Amino acid sequence: MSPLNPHEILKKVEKEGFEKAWKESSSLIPRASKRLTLHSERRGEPHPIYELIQKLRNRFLSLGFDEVFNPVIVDENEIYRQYGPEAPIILDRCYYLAALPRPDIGLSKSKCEEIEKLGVKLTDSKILALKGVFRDYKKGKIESDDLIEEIAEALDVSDDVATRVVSQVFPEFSSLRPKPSKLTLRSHMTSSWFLTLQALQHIADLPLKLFSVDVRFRREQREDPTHLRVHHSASCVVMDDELNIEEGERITRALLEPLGLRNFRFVKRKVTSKYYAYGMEYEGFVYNPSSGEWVEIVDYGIYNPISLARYGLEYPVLNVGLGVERLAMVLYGESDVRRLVYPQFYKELFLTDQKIAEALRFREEPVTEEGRRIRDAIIREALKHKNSVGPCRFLVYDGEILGKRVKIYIYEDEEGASLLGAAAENRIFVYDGNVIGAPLKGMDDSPLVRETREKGLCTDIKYLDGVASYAAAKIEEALRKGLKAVNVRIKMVKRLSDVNLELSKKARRFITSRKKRIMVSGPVFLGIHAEISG
RNA sequence: GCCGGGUUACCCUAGCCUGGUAGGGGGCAGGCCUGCUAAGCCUGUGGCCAGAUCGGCCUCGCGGGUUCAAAUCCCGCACCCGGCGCCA
Repeated sequence: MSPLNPHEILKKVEKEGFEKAWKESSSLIPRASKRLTLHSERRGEPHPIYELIQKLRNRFLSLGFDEVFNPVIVDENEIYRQYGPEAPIILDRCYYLAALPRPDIGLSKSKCEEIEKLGVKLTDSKILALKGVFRDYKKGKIESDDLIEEIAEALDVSDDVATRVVSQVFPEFSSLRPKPSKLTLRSHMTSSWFLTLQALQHIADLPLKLFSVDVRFRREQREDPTHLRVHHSASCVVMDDELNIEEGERITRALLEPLGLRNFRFVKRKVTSKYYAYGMEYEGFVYNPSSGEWVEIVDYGIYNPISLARYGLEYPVLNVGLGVERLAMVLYGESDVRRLVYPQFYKELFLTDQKIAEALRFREEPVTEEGRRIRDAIIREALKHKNSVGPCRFLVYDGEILGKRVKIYIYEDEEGASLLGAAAENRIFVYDGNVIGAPLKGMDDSPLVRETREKGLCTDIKYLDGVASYAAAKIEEALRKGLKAVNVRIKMVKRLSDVNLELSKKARRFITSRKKRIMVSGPVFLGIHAEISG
């Protein structure tokens, strides 16, 4: 049972309202009886993007660049200054910020007149009350659902009149729509660099070397294998009295070669972005061995003096911008950036055969030392006498547990049948996502069995192990409960639970969703009988 | 921005065109049958209500509509997946 039941909780909210349900909600949370482990041996797993960002930051720092936190929100006007005629195209892929306007709560004379026109006689106390309602509304003390009622009360009029007051005098209350602003989320780190450089050019020594590894935003209709709405740019600028464009390549190599990248190709862009000086924008590609393709990961250039002039910048500036996610895709050999960045949403559950095997466990197991000894004895003796022909019976254990005499037999009553069925020694294999029970020898005519044995992962679990564990656990239970006898008789096996095995929820989900199979069957046929006396 | 495909119970899926009891498989649970097995057979397996062994209602992403009747037709919305375009 899960500790919280969403269905019931929502029903309660519907019945009793949010406020009441919320106030009682803390009682729904079960208190932990033991402390959370904080200092375990298991180290948490870092996100690959942040790990790469960390490495890039360290590279920049060791190359003598100072780190900057650049503005994330940039006025659209800056884009015009930087890009000139190209700005509309750039702005097309920017997000503009919008926000809900604050309702105009001022009760101006003209508003009062309008109210009176609706046939409401205003008094000082009514105006005061109405102002109070507006204030509470703004503070969130009054919900929009209750606004009409509150206004009606404040003005001492019917709901009808109050509705007219709101819709005719204060339409801003009923329809709060987000209002767009001219502020954008930066789509390039460059948008912010101009501002930062402007602030620093006269107070910093040249060469000024700055970097920032941070997010930028692009309005994408959809995120796809190579596009995200939010991604990271590892960006740096160099401002100096003189600059050569070749420094862009040097910086790129200095950054990336220590990360193990060797094969670069740098190409002048055919079409220069307007914020770069004409013909001074280059693209850098890196060879991705896993896909065999050249991937564009870096863009560098020297800023257009016209753009610089609009910010009063008096020195040339080189800018190198590197797509962190792109680089990560090359480094981690991932073809879909969404899987890399948002594995929680995009990575399909995948379990290796090894993981599936680890998800197998016995449903019931002996918990005491003596119980485990019983289990081992059953297995040992059953294997020793497996070919004995029934009716037969073997004492496998005779001892004292908890002051009681316990005698355990394995038996076969049926005339002419062997003690163990043929499948008792079958092993559980995991092969290509399937869980298969198969014998270690024989059944060579079955291609599935042959293939599983050859290529599958063989666990050390035999059907007999599950059966013996089950019997031992049952005998322990009988001792606890004071029962006199236990009889366990396993016949034909059809599924995991028949041999006292189960798979974790996760592994079952993986197998069923991939149309894989759990094939555990065969004749086991073993009887276990315990007599408890004293 | 344009165009197309999708969302069915724990998992996978059919049904949609042509409206009429939501079918199959897997998993899980129970039963039958089974002694040399790897696909035997049957039953059950969403929620709610019900003095409740009868039974009733709801449920096919969400919300409306049409209809005697909607998973199915129509409208709107959300999310997912493709293709084109734009980019990095």
